Amino acid sequence: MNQAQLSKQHKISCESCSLSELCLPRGLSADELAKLDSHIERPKKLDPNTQIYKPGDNFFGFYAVRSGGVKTYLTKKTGEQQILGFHLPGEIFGLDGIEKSKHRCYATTLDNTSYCALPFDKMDQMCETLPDLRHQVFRILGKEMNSDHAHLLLLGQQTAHERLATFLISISTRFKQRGFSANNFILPMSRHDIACYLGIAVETVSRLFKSFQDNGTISINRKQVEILNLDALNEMVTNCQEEEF
Amino acid sequence: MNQAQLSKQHKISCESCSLSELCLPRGLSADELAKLDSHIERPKKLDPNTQIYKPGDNFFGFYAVRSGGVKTYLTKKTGEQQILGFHLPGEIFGLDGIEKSKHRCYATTLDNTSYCALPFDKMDQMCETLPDLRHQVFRILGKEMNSDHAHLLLLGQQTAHERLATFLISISTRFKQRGFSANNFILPMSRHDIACYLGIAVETVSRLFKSFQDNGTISINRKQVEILNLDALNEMVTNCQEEEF
DNA sequence: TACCGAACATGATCTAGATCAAGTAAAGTT
DNA sequence: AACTTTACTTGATCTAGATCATGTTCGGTA
Repeated sequence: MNQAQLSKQHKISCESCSLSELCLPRGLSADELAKLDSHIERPKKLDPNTQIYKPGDNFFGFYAVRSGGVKTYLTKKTGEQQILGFHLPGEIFGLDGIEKSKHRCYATTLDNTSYCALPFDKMDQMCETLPDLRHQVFRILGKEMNSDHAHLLLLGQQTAHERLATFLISISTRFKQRGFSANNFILPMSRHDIACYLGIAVETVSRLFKSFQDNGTISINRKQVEILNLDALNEMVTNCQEEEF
Repeated sequence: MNQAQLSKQHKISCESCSLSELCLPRGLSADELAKLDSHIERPKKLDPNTQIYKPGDNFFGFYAVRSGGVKTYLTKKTGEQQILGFHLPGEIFGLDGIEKSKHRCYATTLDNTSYCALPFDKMDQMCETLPDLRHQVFRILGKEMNSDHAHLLLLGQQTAHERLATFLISISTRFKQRGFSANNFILPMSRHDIACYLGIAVETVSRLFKSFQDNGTISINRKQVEILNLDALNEMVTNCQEEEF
């Protein structure tokens, strides 16, 4: 990190953060935002492949990705991992520890990653006096639950084709929300991670990317993806999922 | 329902409910319990296979199963369903609507079922003044999330054998918590529902039950299950799951 | 008590995707 | 620049579990 970036870092606040509309502060008043802000621990910078927590670690609270990306996952004793979620800038993770005050899964960076952190008890206290914040916390938990449900449908009922198409659309949509191109992006995770998220083998991921490229749906080179025919992807997915409400 | 049961129903309260230690009231003081109780709508009696809500319906709040059982599920356009959870007496469902104030999945009774209901806004108001209740709500949401995560590991990484063993242990454990036998119980759901929960075919469920019976692990006749060798089941599962913390 | 439809069981066959086995290319290391 | 390691690709083969086909049992109902 150079000097200019370091000095910038001192000014980081939720108020000035470009991600605030996607993140914890969403929909809060200036007053509520200030209170929230005062309790947030400012960005930690982490190298790729750094473990943030593991099962059994004490629960901390809310982590919000600022840059880079994080995966959360469970493992079988035999070592296979099931990735539960990829967390992009503006997204929250770390709530798997709420039930038992101990984490149940692993959280590891995908890339050079920075995040903001808010201890759970601070958030809990604020929930007493700030109804909007409380609703926001409920919404975040509810959103996580709904995305887990969609993931269950994917793992339980979708073919490998459908899974990969669903995955590409999800990543594309989320990049778009963050102001990046929806059609041209760099995947922040490895083929292995994609396979573990989708419950299929790495080789299958490779072959399916090739097949999507061969039929003109996407163009892909290593981690660089271009979506050439979004309609084709959507069709693979909408034929197998619930309508939106 | 006969007269004795009807008159009993009038006296139902969280305080007198045998499920209260598993349910919403868990760990609340007498005072908190009374406040909670005053907002709870008392048991509705429903026939088997009755839809409680469907995607797009307005979010209501907390439903607590009192007797019988409920399944929540998503469907593909082609009709296949992915069951997200089975909800036994004392368990909460209905929170899939928190994020958007609209339900995202279906909820349907498995059997003759009764449940208590608490509107979300009432609960939210009480969360302002009752910290223990607020924590309880967070814990319930966190528990649901963790159980979804375990289900993701099951669907993404476990073999059909492991899935069915995991399922039997989960049902057995939950019956035990409710004061019923852990080794001898009646499955409240059909083979089809088990298959949809585990992401496998009905025929596979049948064959696996037979194979578990043939090797002396269980004895099964239609919905009546007896667990003969819990260690054998546990071994199938613990070899593929994270240790507890 | 005979009939009907739904749920469940069981055998035969098939296939999507896993696994195994080489490659090849990129990215770091000396 | 040569060497290693790790990520990715591609082809050949195999198999767990799906699908298809048929039979059986049960619970409801008239």
